[in-house]
Amino acid sequence: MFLGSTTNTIDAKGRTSVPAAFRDVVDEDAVYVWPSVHGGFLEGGGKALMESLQREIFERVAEGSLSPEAAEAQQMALMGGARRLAYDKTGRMVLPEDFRNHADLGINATFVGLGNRFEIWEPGAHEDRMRAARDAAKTTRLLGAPRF
Amino acid sequence: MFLGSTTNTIDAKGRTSVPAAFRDVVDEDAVYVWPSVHGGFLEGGGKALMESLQREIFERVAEGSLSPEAAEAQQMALMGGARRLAYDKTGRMVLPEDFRNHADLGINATFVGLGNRFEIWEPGAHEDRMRAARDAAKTTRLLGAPRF
DNA sequence: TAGGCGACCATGAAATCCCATGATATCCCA
DNA sequence: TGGGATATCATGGGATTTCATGGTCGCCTA
Repeated sequence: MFLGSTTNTIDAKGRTSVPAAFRDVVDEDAVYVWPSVHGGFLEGGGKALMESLQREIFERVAEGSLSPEAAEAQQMALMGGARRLAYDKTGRMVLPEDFRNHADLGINATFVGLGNRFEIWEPGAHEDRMRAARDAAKTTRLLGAPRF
Repeated sequence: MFLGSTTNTIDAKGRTSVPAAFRDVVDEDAVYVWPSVHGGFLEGGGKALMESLQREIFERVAEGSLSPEAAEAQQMALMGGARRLAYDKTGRMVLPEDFRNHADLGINATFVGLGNRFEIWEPGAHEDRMRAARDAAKTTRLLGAPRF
């Protein structure tokens, strides 16, 4: 599982270290990353995630909960925008310039684990987003755990 | 099950011993811990807990009782804040500095078992909360009779 | 040939591992 | 049931490894 938030630097060549905890999760020396359609940040995951997303699109078309047109749009946005980013022996990959622009990344990038996938944010934007998310999460009760 | 309360010391390196009784419960030499969104303390559990939390989020989106937006917020608050903390052969792990700050931990940490999960408190804060909880519990009498 | 890109060394800081010690709890047998 | 032997546990400290990051070298291509 992708867990935790880590802020790493982006050097002059556009390189950044994939957090070691994330590298342990994936089964290749590479991650798959794409610009989010939901906002100015990047989304990503391992090979397994890409495959399950692809599978989910097929299944939902087959069962009728997704139109062929919507499926094609999904595929276009996702697979069309995604790139396989390999990291070297020290765990560092290059973030393409258009990706950095989409997420408004400067000299730092914050990797956020979301369980089955992760996101990459400009640190300041992530701080705002995290605050809002924690606020929203207060009202959701999981596992029926008693809260106060 | 995580049961009982134990207060352990935090050394200069930020290390603390996971209570032996808790170590017996988890299936890895690691626990998963995150800052609570409900107050100044930490929450945690074993791998099984994290996985069931993750699963519940997916299921509730699928069945429609949780919006995709709320699910995303929940994931970010929970998974994004959580860390897998491995403990060594002597049962000791490092509590990250931001975790210690969130719970206002000094030289001691109180582990509180809550069944499927546990909490980590600053001892004084835990004392206050226990007192309040006991007072509130006075009005409810549980018999322990089988009820389902 | 200039520039982009990938691979690989170097380094300081931080995390992790492992040994040792004292204290407490548990066991076992008389 | 007492009391000593044994095991477990929490904790201090030092050695070792991992990690993130700056830098260099060489290849491929445009």
